[in-house]
Amino acid sequence: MVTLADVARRAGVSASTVSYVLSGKRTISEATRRRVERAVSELGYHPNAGARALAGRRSHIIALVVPLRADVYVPIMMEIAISVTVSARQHGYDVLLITNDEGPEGVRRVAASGLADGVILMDVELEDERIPALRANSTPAALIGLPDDPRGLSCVDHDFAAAGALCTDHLADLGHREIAFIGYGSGVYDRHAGYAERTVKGFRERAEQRGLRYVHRPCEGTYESTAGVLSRILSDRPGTTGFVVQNEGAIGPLLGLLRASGRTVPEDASVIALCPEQLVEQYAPRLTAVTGPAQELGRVAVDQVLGNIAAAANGQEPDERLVLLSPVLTVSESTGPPPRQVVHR
Amino acid sequence: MVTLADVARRAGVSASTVSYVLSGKRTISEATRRRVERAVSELGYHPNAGARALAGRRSHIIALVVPLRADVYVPIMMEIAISVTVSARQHGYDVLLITNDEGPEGVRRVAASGLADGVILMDVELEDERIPALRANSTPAALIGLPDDPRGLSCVDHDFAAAGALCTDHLADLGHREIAFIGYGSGVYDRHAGYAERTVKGFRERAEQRGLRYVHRPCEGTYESTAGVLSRILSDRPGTTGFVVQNEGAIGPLLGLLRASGRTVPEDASVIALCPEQLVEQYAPRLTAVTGPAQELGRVAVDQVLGNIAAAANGQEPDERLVLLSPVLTVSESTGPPPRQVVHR
DNA sequence: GGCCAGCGTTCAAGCGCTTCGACACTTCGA
DNA sequence: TCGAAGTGTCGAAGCGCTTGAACGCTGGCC
Repeated sequence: MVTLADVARRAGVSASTVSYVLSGKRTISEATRRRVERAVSELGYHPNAGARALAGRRSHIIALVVPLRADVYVPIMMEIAISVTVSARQHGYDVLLITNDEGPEGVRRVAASGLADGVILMDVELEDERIPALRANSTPAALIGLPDDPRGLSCVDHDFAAAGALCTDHLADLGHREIAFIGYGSGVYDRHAGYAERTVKGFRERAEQRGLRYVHRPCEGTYESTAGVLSRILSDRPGTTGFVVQNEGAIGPLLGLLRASGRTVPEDASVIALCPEQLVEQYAPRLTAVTGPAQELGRVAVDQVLGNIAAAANGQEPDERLVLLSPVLTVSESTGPPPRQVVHR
Repeated sequence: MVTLADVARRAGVSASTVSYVLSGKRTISEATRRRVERAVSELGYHPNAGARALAGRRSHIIALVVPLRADVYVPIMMEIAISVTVSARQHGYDVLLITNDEGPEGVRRVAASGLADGVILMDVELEDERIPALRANSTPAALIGLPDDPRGLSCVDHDFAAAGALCTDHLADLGHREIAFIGYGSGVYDRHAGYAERTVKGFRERAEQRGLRYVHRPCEGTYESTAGVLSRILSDRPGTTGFVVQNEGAIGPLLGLLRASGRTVPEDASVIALCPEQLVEQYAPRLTAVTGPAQELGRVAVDQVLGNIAAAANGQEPDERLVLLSPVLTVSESTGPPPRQVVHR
């Protein structure tokens, strides 16, 4: 193992000089810097992480707490996790994966042991039990998702309300007058998942503003449940011509069922999906969709924790900040104007 | 911050005694142990990770190198990552996420800095460029996937050949005589992804043994490409009654296209998927599928790295070991006997 | 010429933990 | 009764790094 001392010896300077060259915390003459840098690369020196953490009281690690829940769309989680990791690396930080089965204790452990300098919480619930653990130790953190009480916390999330409204607007602009929202399973609403509720709220309020008739139906995302939901919608509101789908699992079944019922998309019915970008290619016709920038989410969260870590080091309060990322509407083949003669009653 | 010394003072013993109580590396009297344990919990003591790593020359961290590739099925990656994390925790280890965009340098950095005690590589390619980096530093490791030259390495993977053969057997047992394999995109075969090739090999060899006619067609997994592949199969081999699908993206399109072409599943055509368990519910009819135990993969990999870490600490060679996990066939609604009168020519 | 300021470098004191060797005390067999 | 062996605890030396204080040197000023 190559140590600082080895590098110092080879460069003919003291250990502290090497340290200062590496950290840039003091001015070093050009000549010395170069000699040290040469020694570093010749020896293939990598500073020992443990010693660095101990002496510098900074582990240069961020903990990322990921949910284990089955009802969130996993590829998005992964995309966020990866963008967090990549962004963190750009600032010299590494990312530690914490699963939620440890519960609040995981956060406490990682922060108290100095294993991580800060924490990013994914899939934050309104009354998230991990948050008190953060507050108690004033652990630098960033939340992906919105808790009930965001006082003193940095949060970032998609603007789900805007996304819901965007769907309504798109259908309304095309001329649809009766629309349906096919949501997540009822369990998601029962536990008051913020993103689900905010999406529906945005959808609904915009529909009211624009004078549209609408329904919202939870849907488990299996073929059977989608069939049940669709037939209920069509019998309750036969004039429905526009469908907004938030549950990824329901998209395929919905398209199949509409076709099976003799409705062509988009001529007879329009479908707009709230989903990750990758999914739009998977279906025929290609989906008109409202997507959120998942990578951005990770990037902003990293900026926020690092900011809070720096603040804590200077004895300052963390930023109380809320960033909502705007959704993007991509118009494709699954939406169009409603058919001329709508069957009323 | 609570330190070992604080605990020692409170318990009225020396710091080393507390350390020994915590590590169990020396015998401690019952009375002393209890006093120390009380002090630990009263003070809410968590050992400082950096100091522990420095003094013990063990970070208690495993690095998990995840691919950034788009053409692997992400939820499985996530499932493995989570099972790795959970298994590692059970042994007192944490997991650091390394993305593959750092390349072999990421592995080197993490190992050389002592940030991680060992490395788990996911999605290993036949000629994986990260492997020389492991060998050069004799970093304790475990590979998920099979490299070309596994000498001196611990590997675990699904038994893809067995999975392919299992599909053939199931269709053959039902009485099918002509079957088709719808695989991954040709890019996957071009880069000689081991799992893709081994699956096809198992499928093909068993088909030959049992005297079945077969074709193998790559497929990108979009609706369009699936349509193209299916129509080619049906015109090349109109007698084909059984379909094996490995590309998750092609499953939905295939079912839709078969239906559109007037073929009912499973009466007119059988479909068997090589896919993760979660997917079987997503389709109508429910899929007969061959699945691999993803969680097991993570567990075994963790056992392997930890074994190799321990071996390295004792100056021993790492285990050269290959574990192939048996696939499981779950018969459901999408397969059945072939239709009586098959149209030949 | 003597003094001071500023720059570049070094010294040395930890950071909180593990672990080896030593020590005191008990137990037991000769 | 004495020494040997075993048991439980402690002291102290690091692990490799960071960082505040101190140092020597050069150059400019009065």
